[in-house]
Formats: sequence, C-alpha cells, structure tokens
Amino acid sequence: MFPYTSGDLHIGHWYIKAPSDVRARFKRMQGYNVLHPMGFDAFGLPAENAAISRGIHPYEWTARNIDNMRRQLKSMGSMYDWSREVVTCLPEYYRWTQWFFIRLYNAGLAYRAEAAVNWCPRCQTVLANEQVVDEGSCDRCGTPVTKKALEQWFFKTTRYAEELLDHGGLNWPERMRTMQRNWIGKSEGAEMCFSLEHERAGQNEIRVFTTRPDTVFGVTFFLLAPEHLLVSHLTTPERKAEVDEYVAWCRQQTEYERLALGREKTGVFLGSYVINPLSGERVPVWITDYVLPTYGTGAVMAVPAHDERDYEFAARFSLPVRMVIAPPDWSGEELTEAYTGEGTMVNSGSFSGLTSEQGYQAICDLLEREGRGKRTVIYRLRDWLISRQRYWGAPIPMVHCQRCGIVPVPEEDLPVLLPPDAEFRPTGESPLEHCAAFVNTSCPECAGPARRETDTMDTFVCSSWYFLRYTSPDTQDAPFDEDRVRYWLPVDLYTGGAEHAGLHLLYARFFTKALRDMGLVSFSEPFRHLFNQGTIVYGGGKMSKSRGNVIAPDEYVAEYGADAVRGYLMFIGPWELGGEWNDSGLIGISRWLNRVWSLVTTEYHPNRQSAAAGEDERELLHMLHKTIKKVTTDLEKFRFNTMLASLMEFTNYLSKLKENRTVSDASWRRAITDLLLLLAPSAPHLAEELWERTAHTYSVHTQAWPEYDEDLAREEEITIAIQVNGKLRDKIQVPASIGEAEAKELALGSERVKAHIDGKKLTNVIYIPRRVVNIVIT
RNA sequence: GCCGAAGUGGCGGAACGGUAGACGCGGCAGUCUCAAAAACUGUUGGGGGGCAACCCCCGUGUCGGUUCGAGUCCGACCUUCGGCACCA
Repeated sequence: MFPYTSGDLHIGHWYIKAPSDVRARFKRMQGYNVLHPMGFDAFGLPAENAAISRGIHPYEWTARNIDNMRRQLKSMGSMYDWSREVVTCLPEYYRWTQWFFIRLYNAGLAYRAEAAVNWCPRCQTVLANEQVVDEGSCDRCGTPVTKKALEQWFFKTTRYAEELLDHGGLNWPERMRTMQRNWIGKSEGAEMCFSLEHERAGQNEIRVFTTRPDTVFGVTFFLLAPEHLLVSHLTTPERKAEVDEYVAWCRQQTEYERLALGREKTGVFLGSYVINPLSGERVPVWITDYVLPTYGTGAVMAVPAHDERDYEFAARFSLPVRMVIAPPDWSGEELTEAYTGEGTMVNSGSFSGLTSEQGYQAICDLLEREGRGKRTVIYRLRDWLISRQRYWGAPIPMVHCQRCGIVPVPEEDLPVLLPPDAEFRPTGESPLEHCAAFVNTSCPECAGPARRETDTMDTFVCSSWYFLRYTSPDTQDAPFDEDRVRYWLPVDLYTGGAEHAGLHLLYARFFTKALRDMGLVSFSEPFRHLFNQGTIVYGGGKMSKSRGNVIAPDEYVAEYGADAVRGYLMFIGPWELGGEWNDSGLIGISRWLNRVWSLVTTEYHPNRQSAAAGEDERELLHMLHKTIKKVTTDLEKFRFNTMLASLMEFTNYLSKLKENRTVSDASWRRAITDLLLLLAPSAPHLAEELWERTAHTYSVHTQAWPEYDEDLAREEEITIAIQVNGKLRDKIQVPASIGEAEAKELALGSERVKAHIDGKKLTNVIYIPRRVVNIVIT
C-alpha cells in the first residue's frame, strides 16, 4: 500500500516498507521480473488542514512532503522503480480518477442522493468518517459531531455485496476475510407487510425486515425509526407534541450517543396501530432511536419475548411480552430475559407445534403465496459515500444544467482541474462553490449556462485504482495499458496494515469488479496474496505525530547506517506481530554488520597443516548449505527475524573457522561470496560494497540467488535425546543414518539411563527417528 | 458483549507433539589499556547438592484433560493488544 503524504516518515513507515523491499530484492535475485513501485496518496484532509493552519497551499505542503518522503525512502536503500511513481493529486493522475467516475456513472454505479453526513457545528464543516474520533467528536476541535442532510454522491458498492463476501482463491489472512465479512454483514430473513388501519401518504402498509419470521405471532408492538417518512402521518393529534419533542431530541443526539450500548431504551407511542399479517392482531406503533433508518426498511416488528432489545423496550414501557418459541427444556415458567434460540412454536395459531426452523419456512411460504412478503437477504454494507465538501480532492466531473439535469463532463475535456486559487477555509459548503471561475460553465449537451459539481472525491477513490497505473504510468490516452495490465496484474503480493479491511481493501475490490464488468480488466480480484504486517509501538502506543512518540529514521541512519536500521526492524520479531522500538536492539545488528565487514575485509590465511582440514571442509560446506536453505525458506515465509539469526550464526561460525584456518582459500572465498549474496536483500549497501572489495563485478543485486543442496544441508551427525518416562536423562551423538534397533540399544546401554531404570520394570521403548528414545518403566 | 491475535529468562524473541530459552540486547568475568570507551574471549532461567567432572528438583499466564511425551493439542478461565458493536 502506498503511503499518505503526511510529511516525515517515521520508523513505523520503515517497518512497513523495509521488509517488503527485502522480499522484492530476494525475488528479483531468484530470477523473477519484479515490479516494486512507489507512489503517494496525496489528496485529503490533513493537507488541507495543514495548509489552513500554516497559511500555505495544500499542493505546496504535499509537494514538500513528497520530496522529503522520496528522499527518506531512497535513504532506506529501497529498490523502488521511481520511473513508475504515481502521485494522486497531479492532474495527469486524477484525470483518470475522474474518467473512472464517469464510467461508473454511465454504468449506473454512481448516483446522487440525500444523505446524513458528519457535521462539526463548531468548525462549520463536513467531516470524513475517519475524522470523527474518540466516541464521536471532531478530530480538530473535539466538539461532538452531528448529522446533517446533504445531497451526496455514492458508489453502488452494495451491488457487489454478495461477491465481496467471497474470498475464494485469495491467499488472505483469515482475520481479514472475517473482518470484511462482518463489515458486509449479510443477514437472511424475510420481508413482510404490516397493514395500516387507514391509508397514509398514499400507502396502506409498512414493510419490515426480520431474520425471525417464525416469531411473528409474538409481535406485541411495532417500531419505526424516528426518521421514518410515515412518522408524521401516523402521529395522532393528541400525541403530536410529545412525538415532535422526541424526534427533535433524537436529532440532537450524536451518532455515537445514539449507537452507544447500555443506555436505557427511549421512545414514544404515535397513537396509531398496524395489523399483523399473520395473526391479524392490532399492535401499537412506537418510534425509538434504536431502530436505524438506514438498515432494512427502518421499521421493525417487535418481539419482546425473543429479542433482547425489544424485551428491554417492553420492560421499560410495560408492553406485553408473549412467548411464541418454547425453549427445548421449557416447563411453562415466565421469561426473565429474551429467549433468542431455537425451539418449538407455541401461541402461533396453526403453526404451533412446529420447530422454529419448520415455522420459518412455513411462514415464508405462506407470505409468498399470499403476496404479503418474501424471503430476502439484506446487508449491513452501505453504498460508499464519496463526496466531500472539501477543496483538496479530485473534482467530481459533473455539470448541473437547468435544462438537461446532471450531465457528465465529456471524457475529452478531462481533467476538470482543481482551481489553484480557490479559497478553501471551511464554511460548511464546498469551497469550490465560491470559485466563480470554476463553477460557471456551459452544459456539454445544450451549451447553455450550467454549474459544475463542487464536491470533490473521497481520497479512497484515488487509491482504489493506483495499482493499475503502476503498470503503465506513461500511458497518455487511457488510465492504463491493457497489455501491460494483463502482464503484471493482479498483484502477486500486497502488504499493508489490517486497518484497511473495511476501507481501502474493500473499495479496491469493488473497483476491480466494476471495471471487470465494464470490460476494462479481465480479473475479479486486485490482490492475490495479502500480508498484514504488525504495528511498531513506542512509549506504549502506536507512533503518530499527534501522540508525539515518533522515532525519526534519519538520525539513526546517520549514526548506524540504513542497513542496520532495516536489519533491526526485521530482527524485532515476526513481521505480522509488530513490536516495541528499542534503541538498544539496534546496536546488536550494527555490531553484527561490523563483524561481517571485518570478516570479509581482513585477509584469510589458510593453514593446511591441520589434521582436521578434510573434516572442516565438509563442515563448512554443510553449514553453508544449511544457511542458504534457512535464509531462503524464511524469506519465503516472511520470517525475517530468524533469517537474520541464521546469518548471524553463520558469521559466528566463519569467525571461528577463520581463527582455525583449516579450510582452503577457495572454499573460504566460496563461503564469503555466498554470504554476501544472502546478505544482499537485507543489507543492500554493505553487501554491494563488500562485493566490490572481494573483486566481484557490479552488482551483487543482479546476481542469481544461491541454490542449496538438500543432501549437504542435512546434518550428518545428530543428537538423540534419551528420556525415561518422558524426562530427559541423557543425550547421545550418533550418525544421522542410525536405525531404530541401534538407537534403542545405545539408549538402554547409557550409564545415566541405567541409574534410572535399574530394578524397574521396562514396559515400552519408543523411538522417534532422529529425535528421541523414550524408555517407559513402571 | 462478539470476533481475532498474543501471553516463554532481566529484555526482544527461538522452538515439524519429541533436548525449552536458538539469535540478539543487558549482566558478570577476563584480554587489550596508565585508565576508560570500543573491540574481542568466556559465562549467564530459578533453586538445591557435591572438592570435582557432575547430579537432582522446579520452570513457557491460571486450573484441568488427552498422550510414552505438551510451550505446542482439547476444555474452562485470567490478562494484553487489535477489530466490530442496539444491524431487527
């Protein structure tokens, strides 16, 4: 994932980027054609906020940050292909973001509707969801955020809800799939119609969604969201004052307050009734804020006996509770809480006696037969609200014409440039609204006077397709080159934080599927293999500027070198777990790199006199191949910490060998050469320098990755543990080829073992090849 | 509340159901030095016994279980960190 242009890179960014660079280098040495690009997610609120507080233009702030970040990323020793860099705030990029918008619009996947957006009453501005922090308050001033209804642009992500649930064929962490599944929130159930006693606002019924149609005979009251369109029509005159007051009170609630658990249920009776489609019963209609206007139909059939929330509501307002699903072991006692499990239907007319599952099906069948309802599936996922009443984003390329309505800007007229001189202080309206030169235009269809759309796009739109642009950043007449997209994509390995499960990763998947359906790409999923690295923490929390616990890489690079910083970040622990930054750990890697330096740069003088020479030659070869194997398999598995540990072990071994001087000069050089190749991805600077000093030709990074010989990597002599009743009593050195009988014999012959088994009855001897002999006695 | 991940020496962490603590930091002792730093060498889980080479016991969050054998598998719980959370 490319970074947001927030300014200085801190160690947390390096933690994300350095291991992925090591992997890319490793794969390149293995002979793959590796596309390892970098770019910048450059539109968005932080730039605008920084611009406002510093009195500079967001572009200037962003460009400065990009320059600095590019410098830092280069100092890391990364192999990024900078010729492919994409910067989302440049017209050559956002031109295509706009192009996609128009394509989505033409495909019916972009639409305009009224929606409630986050609104900060103090800053007088709309906030993005990610700017609503800490229990629903404004990121900048801490004021509780409210909702405000505005005409908004949406992308129809819900059209792909079902397909987005399917991660088949993807190598993604289970956790990420679960997070996305929960986010999408599929519910199966039934829709059914409750009739009104009198026609209201042209309607004579209200639809509800329920996952439990089997409980329909237990409905004792009926709930509407306070925002439901029929509320005013169903309010009787004598109840009006109270209802109005309640609705007004709900409107004041912040979203956080409204969704908070554990608050007492609130609501008011409207004075009207609806008719249960199955029992024909007349039930009172209430409104309550726990019914959400945006989920289902905004109306709920309340079954207090079998729903915890409805039970609480009934208890609060003394409404009747009627059991209709009997628990399996029920003996007629009263409920003290809602029973939400399966059971046998009771008090349910002709359905009584059925199991809840049978009743579910039978009631759905009846509803469908009579046209009073149907089986249905709903999702928690909502359409993606992409308009932002902010300046620093890609302008939505639409024109409002009094005669023709909403008209897309013709593709050949793109990009719709963001005017550099607009006033962007927050006023509650889109800043572009006040930029006459931008707003006033002519209609592409009738050429009459028209106004441009003044909202800009959510930055997540920009980041939903950048990986496509990496394949062909020079393409002028299209967002990407089809042949090159076919060659490179989908992405083989995508790394980034897990926090994007419900955002970027879902949006990018939606985009890819939409593009596929438009015939623009031939694959359905953008990222085949996803790996989530952990988070680096410092002083008890995630590093961030606002916390003031940021570790800057630059000074460490100056003191210890980039290779040591990269190495330390990998050595902290498994990449997916993250870890605590600790200065003292860096010293270990730095010392090791220095030892490698002197090991390689000081001369080796073989001493052929030693009798052990032949033996040591063999051992060196074994150690070398064992190390190559370990480093290779660890890099495949993202185990950078143990990969480095095995390289350290190998250098420690070589240091001893160098003192003994028992191997030939040629063998020594072979070992050093391979050591440098194994080191190259992790410590690219040091490896390159030592490569040159050992009389090799430039560059170590274009060499082939060393191969290992399985036979040589295998141990010749092994240690077998001897246990008595599972307790370790002795160890024996034996050839790796030892057989079962011989191993058992050696074990039983051991003096130490004898002391433990003398005089006891031997009941069993278990042999685990190459590991253990366990002698069982009683 | 629900879902996920994790709990191992003074610290970061290793460990296909089979020798717990690889590798590194820190500590201790030594070499070098007038001295210190750096570097290098050795040592380092806890407790007990022995002049000694060594020997014994205890140890992977807690309590149970499976197994010849459990850090690893199963069940219940505790703690920490992430994510979701009145979704009918």
